[in-house]
Amino acid sequence: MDLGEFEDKFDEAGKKKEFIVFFCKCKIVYSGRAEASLSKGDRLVSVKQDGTIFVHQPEGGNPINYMKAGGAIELIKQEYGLLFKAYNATTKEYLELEISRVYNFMSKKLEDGQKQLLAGTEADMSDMIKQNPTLINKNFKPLSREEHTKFGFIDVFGHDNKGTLVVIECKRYTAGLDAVQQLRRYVEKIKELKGINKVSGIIASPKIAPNAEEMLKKWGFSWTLVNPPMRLLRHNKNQKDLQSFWS
Amino acid sequence: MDLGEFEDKFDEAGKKKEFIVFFCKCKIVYSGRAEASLSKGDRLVSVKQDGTIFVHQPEGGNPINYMKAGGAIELIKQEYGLLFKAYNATTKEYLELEISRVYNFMSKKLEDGQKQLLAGTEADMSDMIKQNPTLINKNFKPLSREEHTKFGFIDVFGHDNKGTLVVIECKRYTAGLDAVQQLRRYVEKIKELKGINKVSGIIASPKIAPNAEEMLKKWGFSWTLVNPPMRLLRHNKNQKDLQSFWS
DNA sequence: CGTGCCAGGTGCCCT
DNA sequence: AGGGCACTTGGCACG
Repeated sequence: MDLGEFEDKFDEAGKKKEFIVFFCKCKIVYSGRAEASLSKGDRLVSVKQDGTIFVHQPEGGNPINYMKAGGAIELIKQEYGLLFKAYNATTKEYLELEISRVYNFMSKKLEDGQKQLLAGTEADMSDMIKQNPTLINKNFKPLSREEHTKFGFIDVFGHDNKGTLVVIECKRYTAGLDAVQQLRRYVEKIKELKGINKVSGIIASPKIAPNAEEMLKKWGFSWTLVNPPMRLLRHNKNQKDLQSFWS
Repeated sequence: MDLGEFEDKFDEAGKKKEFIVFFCKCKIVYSGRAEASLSKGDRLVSVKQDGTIFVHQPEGGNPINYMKAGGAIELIKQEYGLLFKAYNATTKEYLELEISRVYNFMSKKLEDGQKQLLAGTEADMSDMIKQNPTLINKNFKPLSREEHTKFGFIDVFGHDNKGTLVVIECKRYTAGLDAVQQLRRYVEKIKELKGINKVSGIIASPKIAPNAEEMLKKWGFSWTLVNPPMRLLRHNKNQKDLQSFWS
């Protein structure tokens, strides 16, 4: 596509605050929280209706470059083609694309006010434990969930049948060293605040890393196997495997 | 765009392993590591050349849905339109788009083998400290950097002029409680391994949170102000502020 | 606004 | 494959 034509289309779409996407060949420089540069190649560039920018390479999961909404965009003619210049004054970030060719361009005003519903998070997990405390053990009595304290927030907090306070840290996946440390911090802080020297710490997760378990035991804590809330398992036996992508 | 026409184009582009993007109106269901659903709205759908899928709403930073490469994609005719069905057999994840309209379609085979160069990361920071240890203090002698141990990896490791071992944990931004606990874990582990009871712990960061500093002192560690490696500051006085996006 | 922390986190590296 | 951790992390909730 002719770069002049692209410039017109881009400008027009921008004025109408449309969602813009185009394929191009470009060099990239980013400067802001870090410095990054990427030499010439083909990429997808997208500019959302709020000004959010993404640059994607043809493969891989993450955008190679991006800018959050709230900046300014300019197209400037250069000898090699077009300079796409994005600048965010508040974060002091730059993103510059030296565009030598534009292959395709597409824009449209999109209407979408929907928000995603999500289930199966860690919050759901702590909720489940609060509702069904025997998942931990038969003596556990929950008091609160996701309680915010100055030193972090505790997933589930309660006590056992002897009145000993219990702190539970939930992890949706394998609990690692960080989870143990988090638990340790809460337990220590509660001991300190309450002036007591016995507080139980439990990690509730489907799995725990060997190192983490070792550290857990060393600190007198324990682990209980809890799986995150049941999910719709649609990959049942009758599920025929689709063929590999485009094979 | 007619859905039949879209189906043909999509199929054709898929066979050629092109990068595909299209605007559409759709409902979305995800099932896998969690359960998510999103009711009808306009979105950008992109399918990369390796099969990576992204769905973007017209605003906001992150894709509302995505699938990693390695899955299978099918288009299935339904009464309401088209069912875009992506399934990853290994991760057992589903992504289904009930597409009622397609507005625009674009596809192209992109060529890009470039990798991004990035500067100003935490690794650069620890490198800088190793090269220039006086950033910590005049007595610090670095021994190793990013040393991997069984219990994590230590950003910078060394000793002072009295032979006391020193562990440094770097953070590019404000150090929080997690950073202090990371440091604490390394220090404790080294004490244990070496059978010594004096090891220094230092956090090197541009800033430290009050809570974190309190905890740091409590454990006898210290903080040194270190900024991440100098970046090109292009937002100098002469920089004219560009106007706000499309204003 | 800073602090803390989860995320369908993702990606990288090392064991 | 699994663990440990940074990330231009992003996003939310709360003080």
